[in-house]
Amino acid sequence: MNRERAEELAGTLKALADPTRLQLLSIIATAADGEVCACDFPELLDRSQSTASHHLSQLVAAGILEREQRGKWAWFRLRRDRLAAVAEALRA
Amino acid sequence: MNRERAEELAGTLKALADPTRLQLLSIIATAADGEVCACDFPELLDRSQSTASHHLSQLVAAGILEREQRGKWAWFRLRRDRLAAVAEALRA
DNA sequence: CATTCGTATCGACGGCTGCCAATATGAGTG
DNA sequence: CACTCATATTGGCAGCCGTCGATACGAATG
Repeated sequence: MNRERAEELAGTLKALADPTRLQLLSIIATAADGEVCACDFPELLDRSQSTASHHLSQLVAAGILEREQRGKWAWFRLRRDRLAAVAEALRA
Repeated sequence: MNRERAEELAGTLKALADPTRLQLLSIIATAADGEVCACDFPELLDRSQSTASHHLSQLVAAGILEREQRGKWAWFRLRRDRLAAVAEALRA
C-alpha cells in the first residue's frame, strides 16, 4: 500500500474511530426506515446539539453518511457501500 | 451498540486509523513468511527507530499484531482474525 | 418583513497523538 | 562480569480532536 492510499484509508478510519460516532452509526443502522432526523441525536447520544452536528458533519465528509434536507429537518442515511469498502480493505 | 462496545471498537479503529501504521500492516501482510523483523521498519517506513517501535507497540496493544522474540530480534505477525472481526463489525 | 426553530459554525479548553533525540533496558556474547 | 546491539521508554513539542456554550445561518410560517 502506497502512502497516498494509506492516508486516504486512515482518513476514513479516523472518522469511524470514535465511540460517539459508532453509536450514531448504530442508531441509524437499526432505525426502522434506515434514516434518522438530526433533531433526535442530541437526546439519543446524550451530547449537546453542537456536538451531534459536528459528528454528523464528519461522517458526511468522510462519505459514510448521506444527508437529505426535507422541509426544515435534516435526515441521515448510511452509505453501506462505503462501510463495506473499508471492511474489504481490512481483510486484504 | 452500547457505549462500552462502542469504546472498545473505537479503540481498535484508532489503532488502525494512521497512515504509517496502515503501511506497517501492509508490509507485514505482503511479507514472504508473513512476518517482519522490527529492525527493518525504520528504513521501510522512513521513520525513526523510536517511532517505529511506538507504532508496533500500539498495534500489539490493540491486538492487531503479535510479537515474538527470537534471539535478539523481535518479529511481528498479523492477527488476521482480529482484522476480520473489525471488518465484520463494520458490515453490521 | 418579522418570528420561530432546526441546524451549522465559532471560540475556547483539556486531552490525546505522531514525531524525534536521548537514554534506558535487556538479551546474546565473550 | 563487561560489552554490544536490538528494542523500549522518556521527555518535549506541535498539531489534532471531542466537547460545550454562544452565536450565526436559513428555511418555513405568519
